[in-house]
Amino acid sequence: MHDIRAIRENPELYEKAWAAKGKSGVAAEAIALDAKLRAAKLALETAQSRRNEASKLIGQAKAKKDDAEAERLMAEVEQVKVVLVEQAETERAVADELQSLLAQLPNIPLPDVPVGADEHDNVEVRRWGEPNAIANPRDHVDLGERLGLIDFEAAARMSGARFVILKGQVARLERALGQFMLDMQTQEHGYTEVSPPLLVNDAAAYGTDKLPKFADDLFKTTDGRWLIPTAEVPLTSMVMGQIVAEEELPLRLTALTPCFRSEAGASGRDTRGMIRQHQFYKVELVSITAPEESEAEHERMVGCAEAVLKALELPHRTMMLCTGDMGFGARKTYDLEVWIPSEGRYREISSISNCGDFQARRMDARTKKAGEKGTRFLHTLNGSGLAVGRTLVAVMENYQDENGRIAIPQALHPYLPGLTHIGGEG
RNA sequence: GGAGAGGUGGCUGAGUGGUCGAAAGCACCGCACUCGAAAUGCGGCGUACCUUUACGGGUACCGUGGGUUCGAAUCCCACCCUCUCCGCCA
Repeated sequence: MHDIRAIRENPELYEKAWAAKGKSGVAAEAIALDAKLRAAKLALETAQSRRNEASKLIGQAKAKKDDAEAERLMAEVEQVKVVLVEQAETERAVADELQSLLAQLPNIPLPDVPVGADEHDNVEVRRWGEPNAIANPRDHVDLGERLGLIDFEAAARMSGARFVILKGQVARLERALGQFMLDMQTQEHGYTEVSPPLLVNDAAAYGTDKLPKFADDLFKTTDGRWLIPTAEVPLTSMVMGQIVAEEELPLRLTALTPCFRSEAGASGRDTRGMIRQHQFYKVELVSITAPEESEAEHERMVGCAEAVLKALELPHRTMMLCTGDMGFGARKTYDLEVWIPSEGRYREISSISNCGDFQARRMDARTKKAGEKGTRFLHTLNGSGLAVGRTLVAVMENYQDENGRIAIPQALHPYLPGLTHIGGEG
């Protein structure tokens, strides 16, 4: 959500950014609606003011038993109310129109975000590790099914496509990965562990910019709630409607949760394997900061996510997304991409975004300095640290040997005592 | 799910149709007193929006949304949430 005053003061900036996303003229449209809204508001408030004043006088007249005067004033109010009702309707209609226009406009990229159309224009920031030379690498589906530890067919029978059943040591490996990531983010990076609701209401989904535009990507419950597509939604919503003292910032929150996505727009993509599922575990990082701190916090967060891949010794690269590839709510986004041997390429495993005050405006989340008047909107950031399902894929594929055995990364040994390999006698 | 009680400013809490954006206390800020502090006294102290060069003025907000009324924190309806008891339950 954008500040209409900022748009009013700097229409070219917004027009340029939105035109690049195929929405020309919306800045002017918003400004016109805003002018209309303010005119209606002024007329409405003037009418209200007169009504209030007259009502007060009626009270006084009645106290003095001056019924004639009271009658006269009541007749006057009757007329004022015609205007009042009319302007109130206009005000509401225009406000709704402006609100729904603004709610559908994406965030504005920061100046250092590369301009581009799609993922081909993303910029590699750095690269870590060398892909292992694995001759004829198997993919994780092949590896898991040969071991009898991954079962897509049974999952499909009970749930449908894009679900999976993990068994035995692979299930245990997934659990170990989640624990490992959560421990790293809490113990080494200062994040507070949270166990949040997995079902949220409209307000939380709207505040984290999943609604109204992306309802199709979410699962909805029969009582009108939403299954979270990421723990970003409940974690960020913890400050919804709150005024946080500036001394308490930054808030750093993390959670290991299932995530549920309908993948409505992705039919036919990544149909094989665990890369794109309706349900997966993810460790999410959310930072809530003062406005001037968010960019530094963003860089720090990227480091927190990269640390997981480094600890697992998984080759990866860090990309800065271009304007065309960024999500709706982000001002700037880094993606971490991990090497997937079976595909011979890097695949997204984490996305870390600075949303600035975009979400905070939608959810009315503010900060206040002690002893100072006035409040400012918080900045919110979120990122995966990491997606557990995709990390499982990466570990299985990068740690396989020619016999289809999977070595356990050193960093996970404390979480899997006694287990050095999956498969064979290890 | 059933019965009952309740949701008021940072907190506690008064307020059942007009002079209530809202008493009082606490907390906080300023000033006075003091060498300093405490205590005491005096004053200030919600949020958002509109308007004004400024001083200022206005509107809205007492869980949320509707309604009644010239006028609603106060009356009516619906919903949400909290608490107590009962039922059910991992």
